[in-house]
Amino acid sequence: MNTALEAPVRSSRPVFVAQRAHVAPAPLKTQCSTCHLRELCLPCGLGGTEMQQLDSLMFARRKVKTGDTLYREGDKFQFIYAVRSGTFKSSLMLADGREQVSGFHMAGELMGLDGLAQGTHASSATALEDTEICAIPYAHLNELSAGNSNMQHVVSRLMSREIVREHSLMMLLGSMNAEERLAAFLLNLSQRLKARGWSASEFHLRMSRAEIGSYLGMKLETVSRTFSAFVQQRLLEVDKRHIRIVDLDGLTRAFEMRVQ
Amino acid sequence: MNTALEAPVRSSRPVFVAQRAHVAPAPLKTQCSTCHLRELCLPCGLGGTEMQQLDSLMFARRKVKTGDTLYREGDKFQFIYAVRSGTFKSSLMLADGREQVSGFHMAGELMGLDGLAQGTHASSATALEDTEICAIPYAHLNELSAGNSNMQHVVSRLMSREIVREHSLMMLLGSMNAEERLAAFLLNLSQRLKARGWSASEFHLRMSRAEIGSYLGMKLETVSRTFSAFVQQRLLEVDKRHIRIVDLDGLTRAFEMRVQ
DNA sequence: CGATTCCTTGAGGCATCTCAAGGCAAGTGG
DNA sequence: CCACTTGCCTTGAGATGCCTCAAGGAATCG
Repeated sequence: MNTALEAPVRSSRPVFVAQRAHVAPAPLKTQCSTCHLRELCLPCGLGGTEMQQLDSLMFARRKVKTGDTLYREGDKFQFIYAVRSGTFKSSLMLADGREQVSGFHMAGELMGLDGLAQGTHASSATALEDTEICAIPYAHLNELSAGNSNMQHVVSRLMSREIVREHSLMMLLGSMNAEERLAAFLLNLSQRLKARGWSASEFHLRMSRAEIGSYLGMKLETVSRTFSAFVQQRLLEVDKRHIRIVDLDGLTRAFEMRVQ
Repeated sequence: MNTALEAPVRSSRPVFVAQRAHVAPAPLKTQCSTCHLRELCLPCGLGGTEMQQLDSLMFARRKVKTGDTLYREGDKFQFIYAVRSGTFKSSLMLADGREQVSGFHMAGELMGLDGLAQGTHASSATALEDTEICAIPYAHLNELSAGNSNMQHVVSRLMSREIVREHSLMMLLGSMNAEERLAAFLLNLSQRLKARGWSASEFHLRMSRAEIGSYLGMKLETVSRTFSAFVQQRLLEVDKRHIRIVDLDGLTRAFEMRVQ
């Protein structure tokens, strides 16, 4: 379903498509100005000049298969990654071997910004389905924005957005019960899918109950039970990982019990 | 005890002290190059040229008294703030009126970076004791770093550090029990105090049990009980808000049960 | 087809929350 | 100076929400 997003090359450029077939092993390059994700992704808010500059960087594209990692904790930080299609999770390893999921990322979202702090990635990124990403060399991006305060502001704003995102997750982990957490999670997912042109009320979860649980600070059994509770309350229909939000207002109320 | 930090003017500059007394209502201006916090704060890692540029901005200093707010959720974002002395808390208001504390900030730390995302502050900053801050106009800082990739990198790294900080807090909230949380909190505090030249083993908490609880995702009674448990285990001595870490290794073990 | 992974559900236990009472220190007003 | 209030902390007792352990079903894979 999501894989439709994977075709960045439009029919108006058949020559390029033909070329691609012949140079298959060479890394594909992408320009932001023609990307269907430009309104969601890095170039969001940038005008013609800056867009051209971004285009000149010709970001390399790469496919990452289900279960493969894009980068791991401790890897040298060189690239910021933009998701082109599919879903990733970010996670940290705990001492006892368990993992803590710190985020899920979908098309148009950036990953790897936490690597700047120490020069090495602070988390790992794993594909939850077959995915494609753009690798954005941080050094190049930095050079570019050193000459342009608009560009720089865009990058800073993206980082700030990450901070805000984590703020709200902290709130969630710090002060909500199981139903509120799962409701918040589903509503957030629903909104992000909607912003990408997908249905806000019906979707397929790319992550396991255990991954949701880790992200929300609860056990997988509790996640499962909470799904069942929502079904009984006629807020959701659930078939494995297929979710249909039946009563959006009700779900919102379940979430708003504590927040905004 | 911490209030000693409040005197940025050393005895070697008595003339300036005298001046301050006469121009009290006018806003004080500060230069980074002579600030005793320069190794911890914004200019950390910058060389002579960039330091001079920062100096040219002449950040305004401001006192904020106990309980007063520096900025509130929704306020227009114009400044990043550096703590000069004292302690702040960042917090969000929940719908039911309760607050969720999202961080504590001490000398040399930056606040307000979450405001970039939307152009308005996403959290409020409240002084937990009498404090002093530097107000850093974001627009000016942005102009400066638009001409200098070192400067820009420093700002980005600071934001990234904030992201990493929140990552670890999420881990804490997502996967630790009460003793692990409080141990992590105390060890973190201890390290930050040490980096500022204070004792790592004996200090005064600036925040209430309720604020600690909100930050750590537990009720104030549980915080209190956990303090008592640590005292019984001879890890701490506690007298109200005065804390002495008696057994650092033991406390570290209490924390390391799950992490690293 | 067996092995594996993921999910659901039940039963019981426990950590933390909730409610409640009381102590202590600092501040306030008579 | 004392009585009173207020804010903050501690501790107890009981309630409960989530976790742990366990069993079994369904889908997927080699």
